[in-house]
Amino acid sequence: MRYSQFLLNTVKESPADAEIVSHKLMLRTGMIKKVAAGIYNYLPFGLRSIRKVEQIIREEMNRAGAQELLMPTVNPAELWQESGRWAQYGKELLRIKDRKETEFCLGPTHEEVVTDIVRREVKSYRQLPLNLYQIQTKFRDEIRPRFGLMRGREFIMKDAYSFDLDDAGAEQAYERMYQAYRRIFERCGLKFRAVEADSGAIGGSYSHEFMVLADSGEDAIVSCDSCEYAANVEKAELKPANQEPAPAQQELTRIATPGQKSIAEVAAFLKLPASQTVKALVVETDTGEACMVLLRGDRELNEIKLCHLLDCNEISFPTDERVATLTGFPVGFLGPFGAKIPLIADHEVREMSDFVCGANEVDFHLTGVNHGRDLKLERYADLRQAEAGDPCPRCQGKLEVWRGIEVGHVFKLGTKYSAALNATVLDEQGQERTLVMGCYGIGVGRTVAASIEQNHDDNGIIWPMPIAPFQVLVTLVNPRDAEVVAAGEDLYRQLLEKGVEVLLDDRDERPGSKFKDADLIGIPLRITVGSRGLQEGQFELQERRTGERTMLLMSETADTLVQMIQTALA
RNA sequence: CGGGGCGUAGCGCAGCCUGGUAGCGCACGUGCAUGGGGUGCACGGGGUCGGAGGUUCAAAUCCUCUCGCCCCGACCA
Repeated sequence: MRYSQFLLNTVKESPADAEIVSHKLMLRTGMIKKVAAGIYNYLPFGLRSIRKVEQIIREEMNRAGAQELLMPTVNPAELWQESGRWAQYGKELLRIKDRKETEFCLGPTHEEVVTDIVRREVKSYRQLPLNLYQIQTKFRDEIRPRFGLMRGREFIMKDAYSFDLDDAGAEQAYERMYQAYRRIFERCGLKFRAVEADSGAIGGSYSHEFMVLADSGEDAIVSCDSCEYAANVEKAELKPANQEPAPAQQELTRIATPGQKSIAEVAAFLKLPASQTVKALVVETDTGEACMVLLRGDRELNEIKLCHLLDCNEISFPTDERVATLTGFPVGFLGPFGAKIPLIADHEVREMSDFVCGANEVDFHLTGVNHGRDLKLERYADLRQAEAGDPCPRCQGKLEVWRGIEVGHVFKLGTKYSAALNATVLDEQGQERTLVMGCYGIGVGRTVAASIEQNHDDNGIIWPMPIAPFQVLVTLVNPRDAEVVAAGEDLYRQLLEKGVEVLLDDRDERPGSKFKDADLIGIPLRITVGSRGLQEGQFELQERRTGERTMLLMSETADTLVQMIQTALA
């Protein structure tokens, strides 16, 4: 491709609305252009990288035995009503009507449609196992799209669905996908971790997320410093303590704490560490129940754990007035004594002694609180958010905390959709069996964005060879110098003939701006054709990642590049 | 949806407080010079000032409403 003819407009300044580096660089290189919130054009330069990721995904999915198909973006409401998700899925599901007022939605995921295909086409266990995938545009009316391709409303996703006769088969399918995902992200040149995850709204029993490690990541993940355990903090388990509380040393005392409401205020006022306090949070579930949660003062509640415990989809924190109604006590001075709603304490609270909590009376707290003597709690659970330094739930190690970008997710779905849609086959005994499913997603655009997050410097993108829009950039230093042009054009032809993806910078620009653009767009291998080198019969090679420059004999340059590309792709 | 902020040329911004000719840089076009790290000079094209209503002799500027976008929280690839 000739740069002079290629639709690639770089800009020096990043648009004001870009926050993170991948978004800025994608806009500065013109890979993407925003059309509406969370909705983008993919311009040619950006699309080339997207297509490369898709191709890697295809190769690895096919290798793992999956078959590609393509399902419609527009889904009939009927199917979604059948699974129950028409009602369950909230506003994120974009619903539309056709001219006959028939309801449809834009597919945010395709369990319903694929299960419908399978129930029609697959009748016998002999057709199993089956894994179907597509690479397709999804639409989710996200509350807050942000960070460019990182969280769009319309985005390209690879989604795969496995169908097996039984759990054992489904587990094998899961394992095959898990391994395929590892290969995919390795081939994309990403530093990632597969972590245990909560299975969220899609439902199901077991899941892993593939997290690209990056400080800008929206997710926090924990990993053990001595074993293989790694999990999303949402999921990270914490074992109940086996340590008994220290014996009581203080008397239970009611102490005036005028105006001191928050844990930080109370701890500072009493000159005690926040870890010596217990905070009481009142929550309500979407199923209409309320309870009081007790946590060590310096800890955070993990809402997902609480939802699972209370068997609800969502919890909320009621207003101060509502709390007062529910408990009869004033917010800011809440404590576990005499609570009218059920109490649940985090495991950690059980180990505490001589602690501080609210007195359920304005401007008073209690100090020297001890289990048994003062307070009898019955229900304990794992409720708090894991933090760096917490003990690993699997071994004696300690947890570390990282930021990550979720680029892939594998779920064991079980029979949630196959049962709802009645997708069954006959087994060897002629018995009807409900299919066991799994589903497996990869955010394609997000993978490209995540790669940029991990591969850039102050000057621009540094593409890993496998997903680079071009493999080689040939820069003509002076496009008015006939010798330079002839040598450059010749190399360009040679590279094209050898199947190298090459961009020839033949623009009538000053060398400086061409070099700046070269750094910005980040093509891994760069050949500079200038009169200096030509006098010696040489081209200059510069690697984007290292900045290293070497002179190559003109006659050997094309072959050397081909070899370097092959090595980088191996 | 709650909290904060912003809408002026393709991009980045000034002008608004104190109403009176719409401006700067980049990008774009033409010409000349230049040619190894965003080159210089000259000329030029491009704007319903997000939209609607109001106040006024006069509105980018003041008032009301509205739409869009961005950032922080609940969703997720």
